[in-house]
Amino acid sequence: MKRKVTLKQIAKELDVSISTVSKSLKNSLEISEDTRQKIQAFAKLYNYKPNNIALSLKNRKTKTICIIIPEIIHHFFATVISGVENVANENGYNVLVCLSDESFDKEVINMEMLANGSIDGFIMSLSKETQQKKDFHHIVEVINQGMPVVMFDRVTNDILCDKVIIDDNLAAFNATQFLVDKGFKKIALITTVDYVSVGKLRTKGYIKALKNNDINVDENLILKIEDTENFEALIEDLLVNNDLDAIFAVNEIFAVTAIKLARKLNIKVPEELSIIGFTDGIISKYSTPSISTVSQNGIKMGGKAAKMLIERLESEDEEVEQYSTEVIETELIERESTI
Amino acid sequence: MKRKVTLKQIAKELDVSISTVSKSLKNSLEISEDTRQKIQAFAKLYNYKPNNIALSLKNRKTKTICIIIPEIIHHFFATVISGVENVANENGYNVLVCLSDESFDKEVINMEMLANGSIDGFIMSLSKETQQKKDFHHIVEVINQGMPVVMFDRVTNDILCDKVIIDDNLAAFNATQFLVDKGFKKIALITTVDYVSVGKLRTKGYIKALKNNDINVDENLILKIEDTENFEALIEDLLVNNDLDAIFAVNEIFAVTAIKLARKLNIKVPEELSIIGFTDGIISKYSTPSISTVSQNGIKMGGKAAKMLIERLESEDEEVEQYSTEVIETELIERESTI
DNA sequence: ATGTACTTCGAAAACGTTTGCGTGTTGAAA
DNA sequence: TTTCAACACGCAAACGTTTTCGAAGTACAT
Repeated sequence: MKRKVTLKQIAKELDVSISTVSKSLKNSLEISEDTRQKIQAFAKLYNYKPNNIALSLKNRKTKTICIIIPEIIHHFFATVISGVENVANENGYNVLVCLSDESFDKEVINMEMLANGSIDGFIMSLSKETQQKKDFHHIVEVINQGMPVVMFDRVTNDILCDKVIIDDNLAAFNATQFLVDKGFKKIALITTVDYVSVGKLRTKGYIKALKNNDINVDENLILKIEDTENFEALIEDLLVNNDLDAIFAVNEIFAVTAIKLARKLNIKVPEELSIIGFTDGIISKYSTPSISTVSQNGIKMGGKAAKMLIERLESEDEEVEQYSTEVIETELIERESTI
Repeated sequence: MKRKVTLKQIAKELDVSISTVSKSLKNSLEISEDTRQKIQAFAKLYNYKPNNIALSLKNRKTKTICIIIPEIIHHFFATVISGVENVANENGYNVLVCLSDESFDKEVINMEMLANGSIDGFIMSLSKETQQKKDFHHIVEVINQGMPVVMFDRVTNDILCDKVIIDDNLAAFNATQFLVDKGFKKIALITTVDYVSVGKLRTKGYIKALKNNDINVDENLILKIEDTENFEALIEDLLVNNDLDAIFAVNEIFAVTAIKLARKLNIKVPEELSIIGFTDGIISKYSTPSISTVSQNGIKMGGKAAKMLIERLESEDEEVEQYSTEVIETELIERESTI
């Protein structure tokens, strides 16, 4: 087990100075052809690789970006990571993954731990708790220190930075309109509590679509679910107590659960009940019937976020430019759960 | 936007030496109560945090571990990351995630890029291509440099290092035995090609169980699937051409696809056909019928791997100890896809 | 012999820490 | 008055790089 070889060791071995070794390895013309070759050969022999930490210290940049997400188990976030990883790697960056577990404290701790030179910038999606508390001081601080932050999906207007989102409102509007166009009147919404930014926006889109078509918005058909609740019972009640035509669910789990319960209650999907979900995950694809859904392209989102971050990192004319918000287009994927 | 404050700046501002500042912040008794307080107050005011990169350089350790996985989209790997993250964080480590995309080259590049002091150790699961080529030089090199490596799930006997696995053979044996106990004779196996280590082991377990019960092993009932193939057609053929009692599939996708095709062919699951999958993922849970499966506890695996790595990192008496292989127990979860 | 110009290399600073050791200043004991 | 701890602090090296600048050495022309 041989320790990694350093410039100093090579210099000593070959009886030259450290600077000569460094320059030789960078093919500097300052050094004679002869010594250059000799040093390069020696370096290759001993498999010299510059120490990244030393470089980071010297250059004051680490070529590492951190992505903070609420949970990695969610397929959507996994695809985002994948997208980030792709373009980060293409540009010579590494990706540090941090999980907030939907906890405000973990989010804060993670950011504070890393804002000390460990990384060059953040890509993040807010935890539920953070969205609820509306406390963003940790993010502001990081930005004030000159470290760029790109937010995606779960963002907030209270922070000025680059963002990449989908138009949740429009996507929900379109999904609902799609159901209306099928002739459905009694369309239920299964959504999250309002403090989850995307849930709120999707609810707005749903309502707007109904109003647009002169359909009465029945509060009984809107089910807002807290994560902690036993939502199966709630959905079952919704199905039992209303003779629904269709359901729009703001995520996969709600959609697939609705299907399961419909089957249990002997309601045929899609013949008697159409269902549209959100997020084109693995559940929607493999469910029976497979679920029509609004596809959020996580890979694209992650890729875009990484691109924005890296561009900001590598633009010399610092912060001259304004922040921008990119909107990734969504798509309605028709499968078997809608007529 | 104020740059991060350094020891040097504090020293200058307060007209003391850098070492005095450093010692004060560490509450060294060498420094008088007075100056200590003054410096600490000043440091807190300016929100001083030691630069991690400088510390890494000095201490020759980064408190960062890297996990290399073939794909993050697979639910199982996502859970492993989650497990790694948990115990890493508890111990003050950060987690760098690298994706090999099942490619040998990407695996090599990732390892070489990071083996230069950027991280303290690796946790990894081999890419398919690496398993096929049986070329592990990159891993050997890293280990020879004194950097610990822990392999999980897709491991190889060709490398000496800590490992954490499940007993794929036994788990498959048990799953098959479970089906035999139900009185089934015609039990098909849907598996991967043999170079995927876990696929091969699971196949062995299946065969052993059949032989143990004096059931003829019919090669026609063993479907080995290459990833690139259009496996739907193959599974459909399997269902059409054989009057099966049960199927054991080595992953979720194969299992759920079998269910889908059975429904299409009007074969009732589980009444006419029982199906057992592998990996307790989200698909198995939300499929209709939900899928009985062999659960691999990814969180536990990841946690164990991280624990082993960190323990090795922090044991002073370097490499005195032997390498060990931990086996995580599996569990057969009965759901609706089996009678 | 002197001056000029070019080639080839090394010293040193810098990035931000930590820490062993040396040094100067006190106050008290001898 | 001298001596000696104890105290409080600074110097400098070290981690591994890169890069500027200056210093030798050589070659050539004057």
